[in-house]
Amino acid sequence: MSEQSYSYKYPHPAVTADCVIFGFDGVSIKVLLIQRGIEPFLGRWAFPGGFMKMDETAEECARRELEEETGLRNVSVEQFHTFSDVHRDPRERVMTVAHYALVKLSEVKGGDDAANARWLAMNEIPRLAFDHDRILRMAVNCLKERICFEPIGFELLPEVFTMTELQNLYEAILEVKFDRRNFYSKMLKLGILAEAEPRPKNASRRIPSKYRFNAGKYAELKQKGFRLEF
Amino acid sequence: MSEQSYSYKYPHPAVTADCVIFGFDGVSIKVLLIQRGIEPFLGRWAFPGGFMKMDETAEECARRELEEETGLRNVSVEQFHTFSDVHRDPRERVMTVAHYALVKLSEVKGGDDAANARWLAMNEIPRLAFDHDRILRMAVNCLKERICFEPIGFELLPEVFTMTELQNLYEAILEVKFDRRNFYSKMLKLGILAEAEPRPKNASRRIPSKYRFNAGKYAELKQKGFRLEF
DNA sequence: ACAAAAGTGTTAGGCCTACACCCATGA
DNA sequence: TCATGGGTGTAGGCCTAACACTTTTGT
Repeated sequence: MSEQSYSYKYPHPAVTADCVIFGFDGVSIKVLLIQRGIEPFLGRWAFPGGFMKMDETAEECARRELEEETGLRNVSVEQFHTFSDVHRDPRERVMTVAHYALVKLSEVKGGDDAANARWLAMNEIPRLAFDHDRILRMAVNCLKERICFEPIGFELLPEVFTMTELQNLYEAILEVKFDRRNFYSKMLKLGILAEAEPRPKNASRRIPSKYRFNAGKYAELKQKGFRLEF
Repeated sequence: MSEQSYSYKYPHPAVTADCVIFGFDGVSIKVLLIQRGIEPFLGRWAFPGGFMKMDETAEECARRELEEETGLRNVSVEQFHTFSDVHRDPRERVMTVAHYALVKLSEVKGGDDAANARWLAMNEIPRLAFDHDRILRMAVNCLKERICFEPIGFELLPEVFTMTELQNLYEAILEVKFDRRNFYSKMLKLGILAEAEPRPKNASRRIPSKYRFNAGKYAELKQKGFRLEF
């Protein structure tokens, strides 16, 4: 490979894209992290991410880096903030466009290509590399705000889930407790859930009903000006 | 000045910060634009903004460029999205961190240093330079969503305003109509307005009451978990 | 005189909250 | 048999949406 270099009349910052990937194991929210193998911050945990190429957008970069470093494919990431503090990277001036995404843990277990990628629960997360602590705080806030008004929680659950699982998810993200009966009726009244299987009439009371998210119905309601609220 | 240049081992994009500045004249929402004096897009309108320096954050850059190009000082801008399409600038690879801000038109009239800066009403805005049409759409959406849950509308009004002015503002931004009487009682019940002057007892019915935003009260309520909703 | 602007209620319906009860199961 | 988890229902309060009446002023 040649000793190429790129020159500009004015200085340009380096640009990276990072990914905060959320998962849910039924009890707590988890985040996908990578243990750094190089300096700076060798050994510390950080979000998957890396330098943007000149023929890709920040979002494409985020998805590419995510796959390269963790094996996760086809994840729909969403940008939430760009961090541009002058000294956030000790090497050179580096801005990062931070993204987040929600994935179904059930579908990716064991799918981690990278040996040094790990899911850590929110309360297990140590000090991260760079300014990633701050990035995480902001990502969590975005998640909290967003789940109040958009049905993104379903992206974290299996296709088919019970009402209790759904409630646990909302409680884990929002860090509040809901009354089980009120949560039931509210969710059902919204009309965005479909029963996954017709409940067998002989079903014992102990077997919970299974639901799935009815995306079509939600789109329809949303168009009519309906707004989700939690 | 010397013929300096800056070299990097890998290519770096140029980075700019742009500002979508909203104002309100009592009837419609306006946006502060600059007519370009150079190629590309010579003569087209664009948002104030420019290239980021190596010793400033994107937000600092946005504020500096805003002042340089329009004379507006001390505006609190907020980042809302970073645009990184590969060919959004015909000259070279340029990403932009887009910001928005709300200013009191009453306090800046005539304060435009730049002869080619103008306030244009939303429905007067022609095709803009670069991808600024798209940036504007997203800024407007952000504004709409934000005003539903945070009392940012007051940043567009004079310190002291009437209930009708406030309602006009909400209607202009959200593009809906509210019932005057319901808007009154809802706003007053929120408890975030203070009467600007004790209404003279002999006041005629024709003279509207004047209010101001009670930021302290809002902060207090917010801390208690109160959430504004529209 | 009349339209327009501003202040003040009233009512009905819906939603949220806080609860209680029943049934089936596994320990 | 007893604690646990799951399904369903009710009563009160608050908020909202729809709507009417009065007064004053400019024309």
